Amino acid sequence: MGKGERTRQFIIEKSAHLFNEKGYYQTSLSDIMNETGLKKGGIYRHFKDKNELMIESFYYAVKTVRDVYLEKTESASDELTLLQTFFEIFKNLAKDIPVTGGCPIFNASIEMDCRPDSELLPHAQKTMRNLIETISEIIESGIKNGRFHSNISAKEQAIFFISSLEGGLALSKLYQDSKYLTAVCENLEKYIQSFLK
Amino acid sequence: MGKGERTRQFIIEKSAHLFNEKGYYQTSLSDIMNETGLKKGGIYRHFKDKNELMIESFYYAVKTVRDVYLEKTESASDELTLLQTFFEIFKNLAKDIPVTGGCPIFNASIEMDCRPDSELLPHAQKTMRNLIETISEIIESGIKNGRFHSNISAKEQAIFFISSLEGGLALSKLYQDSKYLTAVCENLEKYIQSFLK
DNA sequence: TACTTTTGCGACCGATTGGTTTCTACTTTA
DNA sequence: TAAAGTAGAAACCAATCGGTCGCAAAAGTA
Repeated sequence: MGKGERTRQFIIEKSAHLFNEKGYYQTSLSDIMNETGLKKGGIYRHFKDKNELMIESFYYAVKTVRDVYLEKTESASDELTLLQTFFEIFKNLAKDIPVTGGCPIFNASIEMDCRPDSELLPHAQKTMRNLIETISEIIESGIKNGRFHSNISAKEQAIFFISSLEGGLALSKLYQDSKYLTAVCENLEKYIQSFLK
Repeated sequence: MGKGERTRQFIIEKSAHLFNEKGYYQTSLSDIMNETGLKKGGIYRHFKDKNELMIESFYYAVKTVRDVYLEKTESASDELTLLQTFFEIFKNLAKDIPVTGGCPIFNASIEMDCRPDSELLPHAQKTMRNLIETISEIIESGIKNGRFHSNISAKEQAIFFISSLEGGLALSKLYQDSKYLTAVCENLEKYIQSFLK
């Protein structure tokens, strides 16, 4: 990896945190200059515009969280543990692990949903759709394997889980207190027991 | 109400919608000028700065939603109906009723939680705390009246409800499709049946 | 080492931001 | 009806926004 590619990656990593904390449009080029130590010209050499940097940073932040999930679940096999690990990821996000500022998908989504012309919006929509699908497939698999009751709607339950977790995370961010998300997680853990046969 | 007070109120109503749709800091003075048809000087006669307009608009939007809730619940008495009416309020918010752009408290909260110096933040925090308290008291009342099981934690359940609803509303906004919030609401309606003795 | 390519700096650009001021015109009330 | 108070239009301000460009230094290559 040459120097150019290295600094490019460096800029992405630094600004991913800024974007996830402050928002994509709230974060100015001078914020990124401060964080990276580079000047405007040095940044714009590697990205044609702010949109490109936003999109790359978004996917970097998402990948960062996803990698933690994949690592934690590579040993797990049953669907109950997979769901519990998913809850754990959110509890970590409330503590700014592995990225600061909460869930990158949700943050991008709520910022972009009132900017219909934003280039980032379709990426946020697609990534959230993938997330819902992933959780949905876990539940589906639990049903097929005969571990979960067959009368539950996988997709709707996935939406319910993600909504609760994202909402709880948002409350915890608002009050800088993880207890809100903790309350949600404890509830969901009890709730998924009712899935079991 | 003199003319001055009337135009002041007019500005608040118009910008409340803008703020709730686009965000408080994303909405510029020129947006408000376009919406009201007034020029900058005409607006700043009534408000000392944008902060004052933001705060007044926030409370106006909150009141607008709360008034609908109060109206719908003045006949209701039992706690189950109160909670169901609360869910209904959110389903309306997904259809931009009575304000466009979703839940004013949540919108202000997520925008301000990364702006620790914002004058609006404490107001959003206080109002969200009130909302949690209101729902909590309904559940508490249900327990005291012997309608709900006594082993449920009112405060935690209130947090769980609000998190799910806000999260579901956010998803519905992201995809411009009310089905996400609908899925959450249907789930919660089933869920609260388990409260009943 | 000598040459080419890549990289980063920093001055500069036009547009837009929130906010102020001035001056005229309209209401309201005595 | 005249004076007092209220309201609006528009010019203006400094600061900041995203973005450009030429140049010198650094890195890569032979």
